[in-house]
Amino acid sequence: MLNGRTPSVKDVAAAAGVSLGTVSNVMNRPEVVSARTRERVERAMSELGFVRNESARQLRAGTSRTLAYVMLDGTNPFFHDVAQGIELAAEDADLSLFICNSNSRSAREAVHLDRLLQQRVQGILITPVDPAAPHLDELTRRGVPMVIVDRVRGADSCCSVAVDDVLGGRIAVEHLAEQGHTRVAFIGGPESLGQVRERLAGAREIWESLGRDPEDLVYLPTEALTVAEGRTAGERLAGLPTRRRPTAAFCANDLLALGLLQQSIGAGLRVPDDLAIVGFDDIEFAAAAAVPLTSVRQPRQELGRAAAQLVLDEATNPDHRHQQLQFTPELVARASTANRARVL
Amino acid sequence: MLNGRTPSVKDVAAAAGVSLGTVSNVMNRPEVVSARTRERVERAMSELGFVRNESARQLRAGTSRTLAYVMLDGTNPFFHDVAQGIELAAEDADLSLFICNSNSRSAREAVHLDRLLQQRVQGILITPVDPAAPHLDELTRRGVPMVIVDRVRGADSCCSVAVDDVLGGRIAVEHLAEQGHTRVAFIGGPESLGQVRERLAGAREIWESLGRDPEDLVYLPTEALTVAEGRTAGERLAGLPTRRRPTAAFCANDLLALGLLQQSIGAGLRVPDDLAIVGFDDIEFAAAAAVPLTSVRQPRQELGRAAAQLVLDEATNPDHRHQQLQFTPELVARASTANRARVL
DNA sequence: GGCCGTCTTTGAAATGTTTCAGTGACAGTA
DNA sequence: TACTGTCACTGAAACATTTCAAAGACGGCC
Repeated sequence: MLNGRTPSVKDVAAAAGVSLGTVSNVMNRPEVVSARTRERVERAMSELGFVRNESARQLRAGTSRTLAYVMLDGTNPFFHDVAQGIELAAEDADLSLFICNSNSRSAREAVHLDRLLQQRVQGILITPVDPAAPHLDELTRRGVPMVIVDRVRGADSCCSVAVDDVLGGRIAVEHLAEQGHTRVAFIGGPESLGQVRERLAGAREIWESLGRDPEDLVYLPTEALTVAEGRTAGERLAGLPTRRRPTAAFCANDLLALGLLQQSIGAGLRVPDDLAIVGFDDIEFAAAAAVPLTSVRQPRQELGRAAAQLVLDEATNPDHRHQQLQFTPELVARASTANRARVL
Repeated sequence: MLNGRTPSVKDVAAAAGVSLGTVSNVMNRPEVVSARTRERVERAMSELGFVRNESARQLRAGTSRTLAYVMLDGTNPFFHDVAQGIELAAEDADLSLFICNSNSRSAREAVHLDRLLQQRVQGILITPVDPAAPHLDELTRRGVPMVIVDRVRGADSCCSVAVDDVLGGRIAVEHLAEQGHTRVAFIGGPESLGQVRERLAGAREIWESLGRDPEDLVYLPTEALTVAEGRTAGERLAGLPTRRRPTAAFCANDLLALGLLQQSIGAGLRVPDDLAIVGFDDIEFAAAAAVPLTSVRQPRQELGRAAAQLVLDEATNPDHRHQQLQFTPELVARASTANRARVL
């Protein structure tokens, strides 16, 4: 008898007058059990309020019904959108999702990974602090399916999903050039981030291929990709002598762009007339800004969904091959770069 | 021998030349095993790369080392801040955290809860679609520790953590009155949300206690608490005849306020001179807006942390008593309501 | 030498599920 | 009647850990 205990298959079996195995069959291969017994077992289950114990199932099965996403920065909505995409895919596969946040700290990341290993998750999606960190190799060594999100890792050592950041940089700056800007700032940092390097590289590439003077693409480094750093960059921009001051800024992400926008408007500048701004990511708040932000869109949810599918393939398909999926970013033009009355 | 398999306690025991029980003791009560054997076992563990199997531990222990948060709306950063607070508390207690998102849909919520039940999570934190939903009673009936976040549920049937929304409404409108506004709009909805009702109630309460005409507190209902609805409300506001048009708006949350701000500025209004705006929650983006938003702050992380502590108390303390924790909101005044040159 | 107490270590049971070889029962066929 | 095959169900083993009573080792003391 169950006294307070939550009922187990055994209790259900007793109540329905069948064996353990039959109850299990009702849950896992209903087609092999006769309609009459199945019904009887199902009634017993609902009468007892039976709920499958996932730990026991997993212990026996050797594998859990769980995925995990270790995100890089919980204060950036971009990552939550990615997580949302992952969750949808997990839902489709009837899996649960652990969400962890490393907050850009490698030690925290390691702690999370260790816990996830103990949980025997089916796969790990991660936007790592450092794609080359040894604790990531550890995962591959153990054979845990892993997908890097929004970063790439050399040598096909695992799957990854990202956007073509170089291209993103190109289309942003190309757009500004088309709008007639001849002096443009690139705002972003630290350079240790692959994204920042590549977006800058793309910007420079197109700038020079348009025959512009490299000097006219001003690099304003920041210490992080945050709203506060965007404001600071705005102040530095305002401090430049008028002749050298860019009329447009391309920010390495939307948080910087929002900070820059706020600072500029507060200082009495008109956007886009005095300063045009392009962001990157196209988070919801870019479109919601007082002056809606032009931004290079990443397919955020799609990124997450694709990553989840890759990790599931690695987990279930024996001839899985690692892939480096690369999505194409897309410029979304809004008011912050609207064509101005050209006075050259 | 382990061929590819991930090593178990048994393998460690064999490698170290001790029994299973001793290995377990090394992990769980190191003080009872002699220094020499402990060291030997630890070496074996690290040589084999042993990682505890959490499912097996949990199966035997009967309880998992896992918490869960079911959030209401993943597009609102407010809930992610709450989640962040929960995660910090979970981390302190060495627990993992499942994060789910019901997206305001009751069916999804039920699906998530069912899965969490199967996982035998230690406790569930939830911001429910409907605090009176029967699947929540189900949880209490089963004895799963549960805490309602940012809502209250009658009858002390479980713990809850929230902010005093009536007070929040009062301080917001009181602030606007102090700034000299004599016609104020309340923007929010649907009224089925407890928060909306209470914030409105607080607004009305203080308005009347200041001796103002109830007619001068205009209620503009919305269909949801989103940026888009905020814009729509802005259009409706602009459509009012000048004499009846409020000079200030109190929005039921920051997303509405951001939408309203965007629409207003786009329409050429000056904020705060033509329209003052107060939001609610004080999410990061409120401070980051082009015109920094005045907002009623909820201690978002603190809310999550407190909720996690309550659920842990319920899970571990036999004489746990349900509590309804209520935090005090606080007005954060910024430019969107800055004192204007008074022309009465 | 026998007894006692302390400190370590052991071995077996128990947790809830899934799987799989095996057992009956029953109908159809020779 | 005996054989074959199909269908529905059973029973026991296995998964990796924790717990706990019991056993063993060792030294001190009478």
